[in-house]
Amino acid sequence: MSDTKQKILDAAEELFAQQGFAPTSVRQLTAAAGVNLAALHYHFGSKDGLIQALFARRLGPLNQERLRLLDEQESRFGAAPVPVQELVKVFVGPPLRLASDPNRGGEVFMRLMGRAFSEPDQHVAKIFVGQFSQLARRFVPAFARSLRKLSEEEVYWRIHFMVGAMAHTMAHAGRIGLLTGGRCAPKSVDELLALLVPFLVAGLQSPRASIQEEVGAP
Amino acid sequence: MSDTKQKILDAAEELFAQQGFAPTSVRQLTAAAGVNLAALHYHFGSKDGLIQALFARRLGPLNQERLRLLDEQESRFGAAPVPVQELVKVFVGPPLRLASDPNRGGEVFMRLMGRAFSEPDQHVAKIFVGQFSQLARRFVPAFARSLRKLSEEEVYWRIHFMVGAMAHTMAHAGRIGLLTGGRCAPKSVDELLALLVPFLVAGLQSPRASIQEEVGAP
DNA sequence: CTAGAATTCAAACGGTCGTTTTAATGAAAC
DNA sequence: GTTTCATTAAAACGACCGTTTGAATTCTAG
Repeated sequence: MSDTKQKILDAAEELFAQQGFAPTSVRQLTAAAGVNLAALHYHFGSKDGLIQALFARRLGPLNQERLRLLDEQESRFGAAPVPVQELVKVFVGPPLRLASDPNRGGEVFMRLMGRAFSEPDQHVAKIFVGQFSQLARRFVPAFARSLRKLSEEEVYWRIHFMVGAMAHTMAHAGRIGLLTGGRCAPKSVDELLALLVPFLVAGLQSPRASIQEEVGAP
Repeated sequence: MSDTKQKILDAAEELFAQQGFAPTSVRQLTAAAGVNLAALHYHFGSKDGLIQALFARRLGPLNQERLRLLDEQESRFGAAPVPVQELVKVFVGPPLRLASDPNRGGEVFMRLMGRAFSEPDQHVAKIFVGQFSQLARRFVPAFARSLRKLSEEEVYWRIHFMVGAMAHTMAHAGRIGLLTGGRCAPKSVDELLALLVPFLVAGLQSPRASIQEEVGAP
């Protein structure tokens, strides 16, 4: 890949993560990359094309790694379902590990990816979601097998909750969230996983509830 | 409050929830509201002023309700810590219940609020976060009391994970997330809470983990 | 060394942005 | 009925947007 292309992608990662997609202009991008304005459209066709290429560069390898690790676990356990804890590790481990590997985007891309889960722009959302169809086809059945007591719908929703916790953690990695007032130091990736994985495993495996009382209303 | 002001706020809620803040222009807003372009700057000073007013209108009452419910629970249990399940209900119940009350923003504002947690724009993020400082001062100690086995840092992080799952659920309410391919029907608020609350309670109460093995790496 | 393709460059395109200005309108107070 | 003041209206401001153009430059093959 040409040097100019790389420089644009790197600058885009940084600026998109910092400011979001819409408010970041192609002029700001090319200036930060130190290349000519027209180079962006020459190499990527459009701003959307750049965003597409940006996600493809990182998400392809990332999701392939997740699928490879899932293969490993499934062949390790044969006919038996893979323990939930292993599935969670395989699912949330690779994206969080991005943070400590600058060659795969580092903390910057992790933050960007965390935010992308709740991206309002329709074009961007479609580009992003498009990278996850294979992943869903493998992980949803895997979780369903390992959470046999739950209905299909319950499995879906719990995966949904897991994705939310993961995305929020990725988006706000480094500085911990709104509620702590900065009294909480950021963690290494391994420490973070040691905190997140048990939370998710317990949530996924929790007993189903019945709607037995009013919730949250006076 | 003047009729024009209301109409602008309502239109803004709808369009911001649909498209995000940056891509929604004040012209589009005032056109949708059926008012003159200049009315927006007359009543709100600027686009940022509108966003500020928009959050204040809904988040003030919402967070007051949460604090009131927390008061109730704390006086109910006296010196004893409030059970985690009750705290979770008080924390995630009111925002999810917005969805079924059009007078308080309905599903539209809930979606907008869910997205606001990972808003990249610095101005908007500051406006949004500013609404939560009181809430944090009450809920963080309450959770810490009820999760006595955990260190302060662990409590922070688990609240962080909870907020993530909640925000993601709010942002994508109605249509369930990326991984299910639309095979999962949306739920009523009560059904949703019956799914989410046990997940969060189990996660919050999960035993702490030790970093005993490599996680997610080959 | 030269022909041709690939890339970079400066400049400009039409449009839309948030905001401001100035004038017209409406309702209430005297 | 006139004055006053809050609101609405239409038009324009300068700035910035994503994209395109066409020439200059660099690279590569023969």
